[in-house]
Amino acid sequence: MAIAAVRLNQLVETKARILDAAREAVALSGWKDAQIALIASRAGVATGSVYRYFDSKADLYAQVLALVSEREVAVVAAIVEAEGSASQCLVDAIYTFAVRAMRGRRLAYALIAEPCEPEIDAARLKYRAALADQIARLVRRGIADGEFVEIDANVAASCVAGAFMEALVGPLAPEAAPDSDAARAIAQSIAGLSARMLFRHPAPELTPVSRVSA
Amino acid sequence: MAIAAVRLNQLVETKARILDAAREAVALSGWKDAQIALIASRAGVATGSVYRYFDSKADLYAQVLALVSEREVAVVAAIVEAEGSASQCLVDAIYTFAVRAMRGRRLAYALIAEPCEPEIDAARLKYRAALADQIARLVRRGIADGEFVEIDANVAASCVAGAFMEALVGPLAPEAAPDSDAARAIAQSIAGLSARMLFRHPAPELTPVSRVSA
DNA sequence: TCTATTCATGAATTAAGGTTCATTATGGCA
DNA sequence: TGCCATAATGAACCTTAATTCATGAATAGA
Repeated sequence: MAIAAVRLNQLVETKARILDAAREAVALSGWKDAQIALIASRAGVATGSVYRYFDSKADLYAQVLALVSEREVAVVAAIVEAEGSASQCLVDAIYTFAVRAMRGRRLAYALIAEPCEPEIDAARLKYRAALADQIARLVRRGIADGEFVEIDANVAASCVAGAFMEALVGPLAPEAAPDSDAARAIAQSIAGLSARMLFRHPAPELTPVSRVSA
Repeated sequence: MAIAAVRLNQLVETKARILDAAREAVALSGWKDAQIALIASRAGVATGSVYRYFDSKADLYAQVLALVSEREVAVVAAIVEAEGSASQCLVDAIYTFAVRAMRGRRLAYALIAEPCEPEIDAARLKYRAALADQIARLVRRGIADGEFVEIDANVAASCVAGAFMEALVGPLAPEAAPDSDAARAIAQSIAGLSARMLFRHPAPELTPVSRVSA
């Protein structure tokens, strides 16, 4: 027998509230605050209730990570699919990713670099892989169109993803000063460097276009 | 009053044995086996004795990581200092790093990517930074010599370091098949891609020279 | 209204491994 | 040989959260 719609809605909402509280806690002060009791109280539910919605702490945080990551991967995917040369898309994708990361610095730092429990760390690997997959698609397109040098698309995608993520670690670190101009400059450098890795012809000085959704 | 030389030697040896046991355990099956009791027994000492030599588990593993990392950083540093154009040095450094990593796969994976406790993870960041520093020196040289494009050396170094480390994660993963030919090919791809990021002139097709010490 | 079922509660329990420390062994030295 | 400082031992202790579960509240359907 089906549960009434109202009640089901409640359930969905509560789950969302817990996920949200967890995300907020991480965005505010990183993984060290990722404690079930704390999240529960932030979400306005009892500690035990969390376990009605999630199998375990690891499960909860894997879902938090997936939720946030999927958004970022989707943004990149959209740019990858978009009109324009593979070269331009590559530059835009990287620039956009970097700019978005700089905006939500603390959370981005947690997702990309902050030391955390092994279980969460493992989920992070999946996120990086998903991102690399999107880049790989773009690389294949660029190769097919003759814009990029012929190279193993997966290796190249890993390199590109690794390059811009690593370059972001420093600027994203909580102790780094927030400076949106410097941030944009770094984002641009990263995009430019990554592009050079792949472009067959000497960089045509593409201007990165931020495709950050409002 | 000075402790007798023999006894002091004992101490040094025991400490080395513990460090060694810890390194071996990690090299064999990763951080999950990084347990004090287990390491102690592998080293042939009692659990409590470990605490005579190390302040804490985190301290022990930070030292293990430092020990291994320093070797790798030193190898890269030596290549950076070596004769030859910055371009050739860059390619050699990356190729050598990759080949060495492929040799000690399990350990390299643990050092670079395997999920682990936050404390160890934090030590890992230092290692990455040290490696990036070496690359940065090389980048400055390349820029000064007019071989590399003019770009923020630190950003570029992070990109290069991030690129080759990320590209290694896949091949180094325990579930990946060990294939030394494929490994060499990947190492070469990575070196080539990284080089393209920086070279001012279209890649002069440098052949990477492995400078792995015997 | 009544009741069966689901959901929420949060204090108590568990678990797991790091850390301590009272005790014992060792080895240099007089 | 006896003494003492130092090192080694490893079982017990702690710590810290995650997880559980007995109890109570809420709701939908009859």
